[in-house]
Amino acid sequence: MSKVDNKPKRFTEVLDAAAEVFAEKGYHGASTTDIADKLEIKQAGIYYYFKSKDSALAEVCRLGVQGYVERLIVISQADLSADRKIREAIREHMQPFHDLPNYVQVFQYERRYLAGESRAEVNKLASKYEGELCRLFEAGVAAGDFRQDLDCKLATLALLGMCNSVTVWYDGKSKKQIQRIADHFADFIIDGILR
Amino acid sequence: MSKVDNKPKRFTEVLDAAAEVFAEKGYHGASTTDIADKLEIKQAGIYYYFKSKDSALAEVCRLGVQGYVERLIVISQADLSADRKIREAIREHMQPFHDLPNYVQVFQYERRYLAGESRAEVNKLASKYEGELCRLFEAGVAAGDFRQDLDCKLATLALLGMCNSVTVWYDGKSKKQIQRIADHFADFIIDGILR
DNA sequence: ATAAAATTTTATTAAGTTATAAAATAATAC
DNA sequence: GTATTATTTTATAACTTAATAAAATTTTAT
Repeated sequence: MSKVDNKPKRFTEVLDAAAEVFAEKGYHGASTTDIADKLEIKQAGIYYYFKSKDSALAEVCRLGVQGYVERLIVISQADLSADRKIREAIREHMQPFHDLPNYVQVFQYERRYLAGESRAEVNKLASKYEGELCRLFEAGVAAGDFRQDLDCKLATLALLGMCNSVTVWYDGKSKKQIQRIADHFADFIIDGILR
Repeated sequence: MSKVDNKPKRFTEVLDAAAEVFAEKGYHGASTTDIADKLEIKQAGIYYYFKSKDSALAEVCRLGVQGYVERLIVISQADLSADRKIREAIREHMQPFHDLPNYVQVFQYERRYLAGESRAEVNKLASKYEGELCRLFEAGVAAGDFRQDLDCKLATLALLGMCNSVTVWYDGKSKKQIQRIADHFADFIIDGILR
């Protein structure tokens, strides 16, 4: 269940349908008819809620990134060791994979089809998030917790790539499952796999 | 059937154009006109080379995975420690990101739009590759090189996700660069980032 | 119950899509 | 240089698509 600001319930249902269809078929592979079908209304009906197909994508993407930066900043300011912060960040990063998988997936894979303004907006957020994450690694190096020669930018990209790939195969069975995955992934990147 | 290698040069050019356009705009976002434009011929002209747009995607995807399983098997049979094999596998995995980025990207992101036969074919290869990779981790655990409690399946997925994400931001400047990335990523997953 | 507001349908437009077939042109072989 | 083959163009068919406007219907508030 996604809560969309304070807009009426029906608006959320339509947005959910769009997110679902975009996630399943891709933005260009999905038609406005597909969205309408899912809602059991006629194709033209969805234009009561959206100005265009493109704006529907923008809205879904926006909700797909929503809160990520804020949650990461909270973690970065917490009184924790660098490796604990990374662990916590991974958990927080993956939680939405369970809670709003379609929105996150669409943000991840379809945001590149956004145009102009809305594209810049979500990319800016993604960029900020990446930067914040990178600073977590840098803090770990500065504190002497992480290797001195660590390429923090590369570690950031590795972590993000690793984590984000989960959305492709995660089946969304239980909340416990996603946390288990998060913790294992944290082990991989922090401790490695050697005995 | 590696068509490209023994078919006339022009066929390769058309396939390259398809790969480029599919990578750039996505399969559904790309039109046959886009492909033709890139070749400076008319839209109908590409049907001399392909039965359908779908078959072009199938061919691009096939070339995108081509050789992956074979190269991994060579590594798995080599006389190397488990962690060395993983390192080597990552290098080999990433080399095509430099050599044929469009084909690999299309395989990664667009293969899901393939239908029936061709979809099953590439997925089978991807599955086999994943299995082989997993066995590398299992061998490491069995040999006592890796942690006894390692979730090998999860490690496999983590590694693949991490590595594959590189195609999104890699700019293809030099061969050295991709090897540097590969080696760093190997460090991350094998040794972790702790000091 | 009735007016107002919200939602959905019907009907339509204009543009873009893949794919085919036949004709035209260019390249190569003899 | 002509015949043969390879490649590209022209023309077009059959669909699908996003989006608009007005009418119809349903829901909500008074």
